[in-house]
Formats: sequence, C-alpha cells, structure tokens
Amino acid sequence: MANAFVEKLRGYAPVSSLDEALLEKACVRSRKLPADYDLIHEGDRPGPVFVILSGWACSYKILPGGSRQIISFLMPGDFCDIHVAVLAEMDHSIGTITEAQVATIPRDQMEELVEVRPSLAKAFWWSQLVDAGVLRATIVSMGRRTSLERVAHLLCELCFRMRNIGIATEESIVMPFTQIMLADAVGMTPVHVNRLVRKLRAAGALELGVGTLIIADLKLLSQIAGFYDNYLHRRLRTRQSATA
Amino acid sequence: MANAFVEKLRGYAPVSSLDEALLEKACVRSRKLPADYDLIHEGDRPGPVFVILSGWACSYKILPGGSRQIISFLMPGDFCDIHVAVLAEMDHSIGTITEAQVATIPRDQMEELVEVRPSLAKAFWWSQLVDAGVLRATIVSMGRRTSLERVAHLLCELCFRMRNIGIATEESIVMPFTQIMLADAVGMTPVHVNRLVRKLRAAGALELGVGTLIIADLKLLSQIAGFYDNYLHRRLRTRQSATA
DNA sequence: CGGGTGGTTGAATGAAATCAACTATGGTGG
DNA sequence: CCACCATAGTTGATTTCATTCAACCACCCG
Repeated sequence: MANAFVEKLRGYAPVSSLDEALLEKACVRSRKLPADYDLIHEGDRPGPVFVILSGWACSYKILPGGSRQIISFLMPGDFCDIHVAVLAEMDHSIGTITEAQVATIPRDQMEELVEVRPSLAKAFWWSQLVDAGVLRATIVSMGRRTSLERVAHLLCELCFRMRNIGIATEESIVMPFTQIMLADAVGMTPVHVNRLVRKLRAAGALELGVGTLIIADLKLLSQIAGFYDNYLHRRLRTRQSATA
Repeated sequence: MANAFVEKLRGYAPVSSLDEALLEKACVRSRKLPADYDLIHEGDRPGPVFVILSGWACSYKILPGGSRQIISFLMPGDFCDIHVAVLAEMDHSIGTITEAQVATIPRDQMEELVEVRPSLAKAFWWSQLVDAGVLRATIVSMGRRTSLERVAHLLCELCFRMRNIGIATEESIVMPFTQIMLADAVGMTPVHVNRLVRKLRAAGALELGVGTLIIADLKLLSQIAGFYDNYLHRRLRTRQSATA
C-alpha cells in the first residue's frame, strides 16, 4: 500500500507517478512517535511541515484555566498547515493521540515541491481548503447542534475521512479515542460525553471499549447527526474503488 | 486613503507600489450592495473571488431546522477563500451585514496575479493562514469559554482586526450588529445574548444602541475575555503608525 | 498488592433555552 | 396624520440541559 499522504492527495487531484515519487522521497525522513507526544507547542516558532503517515494526532489549545480544546483531528495523510512557516509563532499545539509514524518535510523542500510540480501545489491547495471547510463545519456543530448531534457528527466526519483515505472498510470502524478526548473535542465534560455515548450505544450506533469506540451503524449515526459530507469536497475516488 | 484590501495585505507582507497598482486594477469592478444581501449560497458553484472594500459581511450556514450559525465576519480588506474556485460547490453562504462595496476578481485574473507577483502570493497565503487561525480560535471559544467570555472574545477580536486595517481609532469602536446576529455568531439565543451584553454594559465595557454596539473599554473587555491576539499574526504595522 | 487511568452512575447545582409578555422604534399605507 | 405592522430589544418565570461533585468499578501495569 502506498504512502497515506499520496493516497489522500489522490482523492483530491490527479497525482502522476513522478509526483508520487517526489512525495515519497520527501517523506523519507520519518520517525515513530509514542502516543501523547507533542510535535510542537503553541508559541513555538514553526518548523518543518509534519505529515502523519500512520496513527492519529490532533491540534489543540490549552486555556489559562487548564482546560483543553481539540481543534481538529489528524489522520494518515494529513499535514499541519503547509505554509505555517510564514507565520512567526504557532497559535496552537499539535500532538499524537496514538503511536504514530510522522514525516517532517523541511520548509525549503516543501517550497521547491510546490514550485516544480504545479499539480502538487494544486493538490495541497485543495487539501488546505478542505481543512478550512472542516473547521467551519466544526464551528457550526459547536454553535448550533445539540450535544448528541455534535458527538454523532464528529464521529461521522471521522468515518468519512477514514473512508476517503481507504483506512476504513464498510463496517465496524474502530477509533482510538478515550471519552476524555472526545469531550475535549466537542467541548463538553467527560461525564456528559459518557452519557451521550451510551445513548448512542443504546440506539445501536456504537459499541464501546476502553480507549476505543466502534462505529456499528454509520447510516444511523449520520441520521442522528444530520450529517452531510458536502464540506469534505471529495471528488476523484468513489466509494466503490476500495482497492488501490 | 488606499483600498482597504491593499491596506490589509500591507499588515502582513511588504506590498510594492507595482503590487498595489495591480491590486487596485483588479478591484475596479465593484458594486455597492445593500445590507442583508447574499453574495453566494451554500451549494452554489464558486464564482469569482469577493473582496470587501467597505461595509461588513459574514459567512454562515443554515441548518435544516432553520437555525443559523455565523462562521466568520468579513470586514474591509477581507476576501472569501481565494482559491475556492478549485472546489465544486460552496459549503457555506456569504452575505452582507451592512450596505457594502464589494469587488469581484475573476478567477483567472486572480491566478495571474499570484503567478506574476510572488510577493502578492505570499501576502495572500499569509492572509489565508490568519483566517484559519481565526477559525481555530472560534472553535476554542465555542468549546471552552463561558458565554460571557465568548461574547467578549468575539468583540475583542473584531476590534483588533479593525485596528489592524486602520478603521478603528483608539476609543469608542462602533459595530453594526443586532443582538440577533451576535447570537448567531456565538451560538446562543438572542435573549441570552441580551443579558450578557447588558452585563458587559453594566461593567462599563460596552454601550448599546439599536442595531449597534459600541466598545467603550477594550482593555476591560480583553480582560473579561482572556483575549490574546497572537493568533491574528500581525507583523508589520504597529499600533503607533496610525496614518498611511 | 497498590495505584493510576478510564469509565460509570446518581444527586445536586448551575447555566442556558424556552415561553411569554411587553416596550420602543421606524416604516408603510390608508 | 395616524393606524398598523414588523423588527429589535427587554424582562421574568419556567423548563431543560449540562456541569459539578462524589462515589464506585474494572482494568492494566509496576
């Protein structure tokens, strides 16, 4: 199976074999990181671009009171703001959730890639725009959805994104989230998330494990959430083309 | 006074007089739009890039139930996702709040600008990254701030952004918001916003009019909100250089 | 075996929405 | 000019929702 990064970009724009080779080469420098490891902190000077090759990560902020808000989840193929290097300091932190393989692409190499391969530049653009769309959808969820819908919506989004990059099959999608993390993502307390999550289980949408959570009925979950995937802007790959 | 668009970009990166001339030329086609006028709807095919030259606008989504969530506010100098044209359909709507002068830059002209003037491309990038930072900050507010902090934080952000583009002086910043709009932005009901806003008035931070709202004490408001402006990533202009 | 983390549950408190009534204002048409 | 209506804002009473607090279980790991 190809690099998850390539795999994801393919979902947005055509990637030639030359593009692919260059991407693979750029991702050569990668490390295996443990779970709960911070790649970069708010306030730090931005460094290279991080690309998640396997595992899960997230971006988040800690408030003065100590509470945490997870802003977005990163899965294989995702990268942190490509050109973040133009900014003086990070306005958020990025950390792993599970053990993860992450590549670091130096800034200059990234810029070269963009200049030399317009097709890649376009794919990057696309990806950035989709990321912004995800942020907008998150704002809508937080502002105007009920807590149950909110949880369901987040899980739906993650399922769809997993499918788009081919790391989820049709049924029984497993996610490595503690309820505490889920709470930090949807802006609620862990105990309330617990009650919601069991309500979803009672409805037959989920199964619960310790530190994991299994989507049993995505259709039902989508229905509860009022989920529409238009904001994920997938174009090229279709649901049917499961294999590479 | 120069085009607000130019003015804003200057805050992020150097803009030469040639850059400026090109920008001015690109903004030649502009229209005066009434208040509450939708520039584009969710589901539409993206058209040209919109640039706000004067007045206020916002991006928003309407949920199936009819409730609205304002995602972000647009003020003079702001534009909607530059390269949104690569996406197939809009995942949100954009509408004016007040009467507004807005320029439309055709997609091809935009792309030419970016290719011909790397300095502008960089300024655009910067601006996009800042916009993403604003979205992230909004998510944090919605998730982990109290309702009072949330309202105060939004108002602070808008004040700072207004200052950055030079349309706000030191004191008494006027904003053309009904409490209903404010409610749609912070994800609360109008009646609750009302109570919060009067609490802020009682504290001496605000003054209230019908359809407007005046920031009387930004320092106090910042303190209530726990506001830090690092995520706005302003670099070049300093608070002192008020005049062009 | 003891301690830590994640999860579960109930009771009490607090926050926000809802419902409802009412004021003030500006615009419109008779 | 006035009657009428629509919109924005205000206020109180009530209900719903989520947090807080607290206790407890299960499990893994040292």
